[in-house]
Amino acid sequence: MEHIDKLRASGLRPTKQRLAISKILFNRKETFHFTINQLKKIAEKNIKKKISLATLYNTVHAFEKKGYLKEISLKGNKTFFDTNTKSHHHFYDEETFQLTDIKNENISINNLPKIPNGKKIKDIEVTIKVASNNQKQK
Amino acid sequence: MEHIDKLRASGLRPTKQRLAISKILFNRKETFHFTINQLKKIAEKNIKKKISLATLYNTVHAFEKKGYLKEISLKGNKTFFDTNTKSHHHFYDEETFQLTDIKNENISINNLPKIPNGKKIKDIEVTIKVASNNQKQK
DNA sequence: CTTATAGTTTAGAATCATTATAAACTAGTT
DNA sequence: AACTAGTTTATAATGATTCTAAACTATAAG
Repeated sequence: MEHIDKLRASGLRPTKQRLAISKILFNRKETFHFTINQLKKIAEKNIKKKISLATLYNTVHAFEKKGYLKEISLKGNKTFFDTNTKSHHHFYDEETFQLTDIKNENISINNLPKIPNGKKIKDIEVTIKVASNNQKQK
Repeated sequence: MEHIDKLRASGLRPTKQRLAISKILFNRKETFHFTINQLKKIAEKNIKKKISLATLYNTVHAFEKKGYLKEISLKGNKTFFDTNTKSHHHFYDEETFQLTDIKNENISINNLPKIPNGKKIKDIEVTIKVASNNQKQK
């Protein structure tokens, strides 16, 4: 079963809680952007029981380390994760705090500057911040 | 005096603490990237007295609101500010946590996708994450 | 120059996200 | 069936940020 495999590949034993988390994250067609607290609410509704924050953090971090999840760079103090781990970009709505994927083919970057000494590019992230026309720029 | 003007323009009375902060931030040729705690250390060394965190947060946020400072989107739970408020981009070294400006002319983006309904682009931020060749991708 | 007041600074408390801890629980093996 | 290593949980600890209320200060008015 795919969720068991994902968990084992991430170095985790399959448990009820972890299976619930895995299903929420990966049983979907669309990219899923979430914070730990959003995930907690969904998971607790699904299994009709509380799940400890420690379990959520542990599981999400194990998936991230394995490369099944990616952390997104954003302002503010909440951490967002993304089930789309391919290099890709985002619209970020500063009013609703909604993130939307931009397919990689829809953006191209030219004139890349030279990389600092002895360093390699690990990822390129483009964030396009949007808001309503009448919105004050933050 | 320029710092007094900047403070007044930001809705703040000039005080010793705020003048010290303003000088640290804006008396420099190069872009300055900082966290509140880094700024606190520098400011306390300069005036040889403690400055309360509340004062630092208030002052920095007033400058940000006025547009003299910009918050940078990054992973992690610390907030970075930038004295370069023009739209521009960054290298982010995942090993040393160093940020380096990329001049805007050095990057160009093509094929911009369409913006969601009724929204306008407020800013575009490109972050190029770099690390040593032998560094595990986080 | 003195005073009044509105704004400011400060230490510390409160809050929020995240990580650590240790005891109770469970998967998977023997 | 029972042992062991890994897991879950509630709670404490930590770190960043915001709030609060009392002491302080810039500045405008007399």
